[in-house]
Amino acid sequence: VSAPARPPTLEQVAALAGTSRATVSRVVNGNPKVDVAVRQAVQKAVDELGYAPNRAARSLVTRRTDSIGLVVAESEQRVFNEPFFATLVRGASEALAGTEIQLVLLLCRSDRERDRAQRFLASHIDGVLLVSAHSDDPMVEQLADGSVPAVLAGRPLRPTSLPYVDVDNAGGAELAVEHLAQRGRRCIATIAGPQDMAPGTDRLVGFREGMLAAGRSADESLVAFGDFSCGSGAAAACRLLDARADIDAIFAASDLMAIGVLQELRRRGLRVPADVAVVGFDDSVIAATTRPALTSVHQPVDDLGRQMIVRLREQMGPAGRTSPATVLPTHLVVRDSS
Amino acid sequence: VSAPARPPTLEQVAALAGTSRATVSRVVNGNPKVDVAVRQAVQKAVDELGYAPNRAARSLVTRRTDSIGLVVAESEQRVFNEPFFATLVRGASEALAGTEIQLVLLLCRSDRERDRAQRFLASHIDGVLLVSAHSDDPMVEQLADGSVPAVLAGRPLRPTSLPYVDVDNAGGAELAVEHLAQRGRRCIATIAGPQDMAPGTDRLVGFREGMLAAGRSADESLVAFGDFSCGSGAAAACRLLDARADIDAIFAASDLMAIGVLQELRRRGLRVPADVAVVGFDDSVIAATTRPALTSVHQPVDDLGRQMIVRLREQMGPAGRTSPATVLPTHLVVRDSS
DNA sequence: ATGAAAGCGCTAACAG
DNA sequence: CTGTTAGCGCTTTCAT
Repeated sequence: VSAPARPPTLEQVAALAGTSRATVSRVVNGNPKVDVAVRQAVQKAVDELGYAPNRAARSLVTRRTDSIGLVVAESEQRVFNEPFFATLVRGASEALAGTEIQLVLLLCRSDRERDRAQRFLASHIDGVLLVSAHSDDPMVEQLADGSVPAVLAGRPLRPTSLPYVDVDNAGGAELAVEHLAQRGRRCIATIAGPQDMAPGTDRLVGFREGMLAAGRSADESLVAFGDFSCGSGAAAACRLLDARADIDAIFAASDLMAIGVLQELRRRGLRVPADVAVVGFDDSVIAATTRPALTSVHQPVDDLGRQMIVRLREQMGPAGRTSPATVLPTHLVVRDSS
Repeated sequence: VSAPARPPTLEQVAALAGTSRATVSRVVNGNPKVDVAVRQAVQKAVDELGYAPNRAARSLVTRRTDSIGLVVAESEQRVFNEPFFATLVRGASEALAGTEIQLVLLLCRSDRERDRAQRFLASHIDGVLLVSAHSDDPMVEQLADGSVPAVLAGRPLRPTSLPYVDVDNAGGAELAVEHLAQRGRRCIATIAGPQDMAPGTDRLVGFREGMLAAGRSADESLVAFGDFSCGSGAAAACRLLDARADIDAIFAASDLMAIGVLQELRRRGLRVPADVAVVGFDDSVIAATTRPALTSVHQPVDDLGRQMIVRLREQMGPAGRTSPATVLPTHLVVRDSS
């Protein structure tokens, strides 16, 4: 076993630069009150030794950890099957580039894991990004006491004091309806998502508003519900078409459900978009691969990740507060199904 | 601003338990040389105070950090569009449940980020899980010097000293061919992935071995190449079918390419599986949503994550070594396309 | 089996 | 502007 070869310390840098620990510390931390000449000497010594501050030592005294917890309460795995998670992580990580801050991952599936995460967050994290499908997650509540800065991914179903960043689900749905109306569709139906999730309710609200704006009445016979899955989309489409033969456009609240719709339509020998136009939501990879390619509402998930970091850091800053809500614009990607 | 309310320290626990810091430390760390009565008293005090060790203080003296870096060198974003990343993370996290170990995420897109990660890994991490599409990634090399325990996700293209965990790409491809042969297909072709990635080469090797095992000659006119994307799959299928009219089965090295194949087949008015059978690889969510539903090779990505942790921890243990390679079995999920 | 004491590497007053 | 000093909370010899 060879010698562990400890990394250089502040002390060693100070010795090499011919100054004191304190001064080196100041330089390293960007404290302006250091003579230029001294600063340069220190900088040189730092480079020469390849010095990097010991985070443990630093956080012991500052009580900061320079790390942000990404807490995923994945009661519902569905949400994370999409590129969603990876994309959000990428965005967050991008926003953190150039800082010393690290992302620490905490998945909470079981109560045990949640407890562990809870303990951990309490003292070893400067801030939390919380991703949970259901906003009645106990974690939300625990975080809401403000003991640690936190930002939610997505609007919580029940209002909390926690700030959140969300994509404009309602706006996106409205866009979809508007598009369909402009294309001359007379009877537009929707397949909504589960109403115990914000994206489910918001997209339905958007649908209704879009109908209103287009001068249509959002008859309840034009609304069916699914659970965001492909099969549920097909089933809902079936119910819809059985009830109303005049439907010539369907907005599905997820791409997966839209694919189900496509399947049901084909089963019935209806042509897309000639007989029925279809619009999905998510603009996931699969949207481009369906036949016909699926028109879909795009949500900026990477921006979501980035903005969550921005908001969190605002909250972690001296002011200690940030906007309670940030809503990121969605837009429509028109393909062949509409 | 309210009082920061510092968490309880060892000192306080010791006071409450009527003993010394050292003893409490021993109890907390499971040191057996503590009197049972004393241990219980300490335990009680710990519970009462809700004491949790300060990781910074601990790691300052132990030089461990109790955290593992998950390094993602995503030169190729493609790989992470799939649920792949999320699933791998879930597996790793599961394997870490019940430990004090945290997962720290490090994405390296640019050289700058790579350098930063490099510095960070050097002293603030006990071990590394490396995920990189291209195995000539500089990070692999830097890690290979053994300064920090590391495990790779997937076989590296160029051999290194780093242990890796991989799914059985070749075996999966063989399974696909075997299945097609058993179904009575006379002329089986493949669309291989890029040959500068291990999954690309391994799945092609598996195809050839499968053909051999089935007593077929793996004629080069039966092999076309794509880049794992849907479009490339369609294009490759087009070339294949133009060259050989007798092809009645196609094994695509990714589900996305298989979807491209499905599209090209439909364009040509060929029926699936009646005229041509199709098998994909990945068993991703989309496989179940295509028409017809896609037969595909399933890879145990969550196991991959779990095993990486297991191997890493072996390496981090006293012995300091682990098996150089672990290959996880794949299996075929038969659906309607074959 | 237990306690006393010496730091781990760093920052933050406080003097100068 | 700079150096001195005093810890942050914990583990770990070393005595006892």
